[in-house]
Amino acid sequence: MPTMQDVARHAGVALSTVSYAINGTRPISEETRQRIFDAMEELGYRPNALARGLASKRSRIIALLFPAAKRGLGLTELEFVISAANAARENGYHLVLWSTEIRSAAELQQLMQQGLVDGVVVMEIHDQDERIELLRTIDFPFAMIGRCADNSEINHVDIDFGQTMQTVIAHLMGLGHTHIGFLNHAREEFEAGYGPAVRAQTRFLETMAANGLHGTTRFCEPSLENGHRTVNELLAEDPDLTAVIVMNDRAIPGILRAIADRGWRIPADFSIVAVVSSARAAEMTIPTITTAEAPAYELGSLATEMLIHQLEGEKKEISERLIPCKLVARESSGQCPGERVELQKN
Amino acid sequence: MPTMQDVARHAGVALSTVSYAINGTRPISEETRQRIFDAMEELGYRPNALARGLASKRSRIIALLFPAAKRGLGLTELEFVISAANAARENGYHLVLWSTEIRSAAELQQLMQQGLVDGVVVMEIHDQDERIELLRTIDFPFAMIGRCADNSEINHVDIDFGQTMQTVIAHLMGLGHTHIGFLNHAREEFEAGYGPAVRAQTRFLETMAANGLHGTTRFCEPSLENGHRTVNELLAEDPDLTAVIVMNDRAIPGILRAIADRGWRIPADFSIVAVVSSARAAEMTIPTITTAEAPAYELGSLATEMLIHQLEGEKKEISERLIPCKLVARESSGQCPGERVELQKN
DNA sequence: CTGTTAGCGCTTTCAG
DNA sequence: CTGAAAGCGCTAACAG
Repeated sequence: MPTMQDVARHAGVALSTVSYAINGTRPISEETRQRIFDAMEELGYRPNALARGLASKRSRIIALLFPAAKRGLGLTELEFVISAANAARENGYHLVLWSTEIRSAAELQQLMQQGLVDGVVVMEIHDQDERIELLRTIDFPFAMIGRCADNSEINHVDIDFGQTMQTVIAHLMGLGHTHIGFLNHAREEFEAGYGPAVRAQTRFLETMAANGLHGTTRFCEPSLENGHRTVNELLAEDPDLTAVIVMNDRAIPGILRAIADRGWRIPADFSIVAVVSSARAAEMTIPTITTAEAPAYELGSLATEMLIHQLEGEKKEISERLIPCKLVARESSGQCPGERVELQKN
Repeated sequence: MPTMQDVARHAGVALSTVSYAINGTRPISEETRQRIFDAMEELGYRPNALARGLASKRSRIIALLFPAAKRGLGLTELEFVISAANAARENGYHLVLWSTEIRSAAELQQLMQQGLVDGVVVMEIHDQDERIELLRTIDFPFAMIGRCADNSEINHVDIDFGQTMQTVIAHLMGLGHTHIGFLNHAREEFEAGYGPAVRAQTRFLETMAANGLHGTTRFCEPSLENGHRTVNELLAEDPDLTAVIVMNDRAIPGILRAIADRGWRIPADFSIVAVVSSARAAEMTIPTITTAEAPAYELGSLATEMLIHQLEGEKKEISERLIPCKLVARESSGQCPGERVELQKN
């Protein structure tokens, strides 16, 4: 591997001149500039990332903090990873993955003190998040995909749950539904202050109330069986329910079965809309599911870009971006049934 | 941030002694060792990763090469990422993500010449893979998840397609099926020499022949519509088909619909087994799908560990590990129907 | 068992 | 507009 010194000699200039030419840190005459670049080309020179990072105190590496959630990572999380990696690369940064399993903030701190990364993107934020507390107190640059209790002075992006709920509920209202259920993540998630679990439910109830509709909510563990049970509970609580909004992809098959068990057809007798979901999942079922798709790719890119801008910028200007899920109508949502006969199977 | 020099002063020893104490590179008396560690503790010292890497010429960073495949990344790929990240961390390495969109080897080469990473894990291998060619010619350490045409001298892990097909076909044979279809990835993938597309099909045909069974194969673009069409083509080619093995999750709903269209029930009239699939996808459908699940987590961890061992070891001992998919019987596979009436709908 | 010292390859003052 | 030189924080000879 040729070094900068080699390039300098080859071009007949000082080592520092090569450095300046590469970084554009100070004016270089077009002529020497050309000589230097020719030399680089000829030698196949690539600046050494480690040396550059050490000397400049900026590694141009950022980390994605990526919790091995109990909920189980899904396609949305995959898109965060991919989009963050792409955004980083497009901006000349490397992305390292830090899976912060259970870990106490202590371990995270050690990672940051290694001086490897210039900043971190944090995902799966909780209202009270000790990772965020830590980042804040040691004043380490970061951006969040999600929100916590106090987001002042923090770059972050999140799903616009208010807008999403409004769109979804408007869709169902337009079809004549007035009694709508909301099937959330597990109670545990909600109580742990997991952002989507909290905000989606709040917004659901607000929007339903604002429109004079009748809303019922339930938590649900992510499984077929629990989906089945929970939708039955919702229907027990409000027998007039004609639609359910579900933010729990793994519960969907259970819902479909519970509805089929009653001899109902979807969407003739009952409508389902998944929120914060993905097209891939929505198209696995029969019928395909109308979804409000998580803007995962945008969120990942945006958060990453925000972080990098903060890193590059002189002044740290803070921004917040909320992006609604995009409604894609498929086969599972339809006109509210006028009358509905229940044929409980066996 | 305290430096090694600070620790040395604090402990009253030479800087190098601290270095040796940390790396265990040479014997240190228990007493000074203790003093040094106390000093480190007290100062909250963490070795600087960049400096260490620069001086030792070993960054302890590896990269995961991760193509933005046209096939679209799924849960299996997510698990590669997660497991590789975990395996790296457990072994004291960092993992950076390199999405190699434009797979022009040139770009990859530049990345490697930055000296940031000690080695790479490559996934989504094709028979003729220019990334592998490159890695080979410049003698850069790597391990593969998958295989290419010539795997000699390369650490790699892969799915044991032979064993997987044997298990799956045995499962179906045990249920009395003798005419079985295989629904592959898209033809394009096969022709590009994408490992699974090639090997699974080859093994399917081999195993079917070896058992005196009647096998039919078809390529299929990953979508509901194509799944629907393709299974009908399979049934047109062999009307006695009573089961299909599908290695294309997104085609599954199409298959289910095509079967339903004929008025057939699953598994009474027709069986489906997905291979190289995931539980998450298999449980989205009604009925749930019997699958041979991709050992994604193991593959990711193993490949990563192989690479790290190669990096650490004196001698580079090469290994190959093939792991079969694990069969999980669910609702979509059952006894071969004796007789079957086709009621083509509408 | 411990200390001294020469770099690793680059950035960035400080001088022209 | 360009050079010289002092580090960045650490590893690894080389000496004892």
